[in-house]
Amino acid sequence: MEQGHASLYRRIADDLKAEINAGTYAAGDALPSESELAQRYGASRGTIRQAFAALRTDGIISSRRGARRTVHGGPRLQDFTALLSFSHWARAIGEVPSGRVIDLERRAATEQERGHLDLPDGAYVYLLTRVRLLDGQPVMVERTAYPDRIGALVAGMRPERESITDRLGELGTTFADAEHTIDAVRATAEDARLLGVRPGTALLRERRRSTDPAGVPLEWSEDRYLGDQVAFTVRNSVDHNTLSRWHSPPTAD
Amino acid sequence: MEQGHASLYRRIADDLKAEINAGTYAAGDALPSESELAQRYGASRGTIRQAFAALRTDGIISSRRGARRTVHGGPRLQDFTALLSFSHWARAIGEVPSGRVIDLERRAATEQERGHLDLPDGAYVYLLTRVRLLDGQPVMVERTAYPDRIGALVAGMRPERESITDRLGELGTTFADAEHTIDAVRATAEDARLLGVRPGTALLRERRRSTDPAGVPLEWSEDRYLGDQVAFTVRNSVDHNTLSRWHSPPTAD
DNA sequence: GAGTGGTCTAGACCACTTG
DNA sequence: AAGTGGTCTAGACCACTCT
Repeated sequence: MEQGHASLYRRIADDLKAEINAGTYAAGDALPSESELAQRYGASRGTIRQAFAALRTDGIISSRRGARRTVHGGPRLQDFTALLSFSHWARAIGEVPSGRVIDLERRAATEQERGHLDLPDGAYVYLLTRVRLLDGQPVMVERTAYPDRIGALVAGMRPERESITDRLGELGTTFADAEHTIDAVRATAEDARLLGVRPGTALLRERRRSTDPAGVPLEWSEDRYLGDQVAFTVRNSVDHNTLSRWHSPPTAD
Repeated sequence: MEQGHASLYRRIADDLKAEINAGTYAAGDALPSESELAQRYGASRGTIRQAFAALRTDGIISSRRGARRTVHGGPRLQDFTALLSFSHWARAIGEVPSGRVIDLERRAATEQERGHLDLPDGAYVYLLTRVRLLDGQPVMVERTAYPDRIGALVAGMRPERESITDRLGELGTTFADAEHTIDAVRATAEDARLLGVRPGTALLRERRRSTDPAGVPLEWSEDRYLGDQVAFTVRNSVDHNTLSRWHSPPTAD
């Protein structure tokens, strides 16, 4: 699921996720008790509880006092990077991602961009416009603004061939936090042309601001999805919430 | 924030939320350290960490090893009920909610409804159609299916005057979990008539399945929001996600 | 009544940030 | 170097579910 910074509770959580994904525990099934897992892993109860909390965070399980934890049905988990990176998401749902760069330019940031990226007057940004495809079909137009420092790195990449998020990670820039705003808009003439639909088609718009661990903005993006192709799902309970992006085939209800 | 089942960590968390909402700690500010709070409340460090975990769950703070926790900027927290109940949400954002019942009928459930509500063949459902308004302006059409047992209770209510969620709670039916799917659709002729817009307008569609603590479905709803009036926001990080519904005034960007 | 998860304590060591 | 959050242990009591 993840690679190994490997605290014990993370490894236990990943083991459980793997078993759930493999069908060892199906939707509605009861999971092992805390005490059983504590024994199996030679860990204390607190560590086991931490592992379960991680699964709860991903919206995979539910729990009530007195009864065993059970596996949730419905849409499967998607981790943080699947929400941030189109490439990760596509691979997670078993589709082949691709993309086409429409434009990449560097120019002075607008007031709005400076606001979202915490930039001073006169700062520059890189603007990347891409069409994203799943299995060869366009599903999304992405318009991303990067601060100068990040954009300079992005400009040296080949976005058709590699994930920008992954590449930035290799270069030491880590995405840690993101805020998404989701609403509906009609396709502009340009949107329509890029997506191959008629102007006025209902699009799902996601505006996203991503930051590093210290809260420094790394990107500000506006993505427009075909409304009949992509949806977001959220599972929430009295003390938890999870979001995942979802792809519904054209035949769905 | 909540009333008092009142475990210690919940009370601490609520105190912190209140201080944040009151402006004692503003966006970007550092929060008290674990040790300071442990002393102040006479609690152990673990309990303080539980309280902070609850704030993390609401997406209102961030934390990194070595540095103090800080308050997040951006959209303010909305608790679980604000996502479930239009009335709660409206009050949380300081607007006056109202509604108009378009239709309430009881009939045999469709196959789709039986699927979403885990009902057997031949089961009946109540179907409630409402238009929801903020400050007198229509912003949403809500079409909700209730299982017979719940619907019978709903049928005896006055939805114009009281929150169905609240009233069901008083009658002992607790909402504990919900799954939301969000996408974009065009307004049908009926949508358009009810919302006072032109057919084809882009609408934000939320489909919601809510369950009780044991996982028994309580409602299946399809809500359609005006795309330029309402948005959903999500904050997520490497190990956490939060969703909130958001209302953008017509003048917003 | 046995088992289970929810809450809480008191301690420990470590990785990291900050002055 | 001091302070802070991240991880982990070993115990305790309680509320609740299940059969």
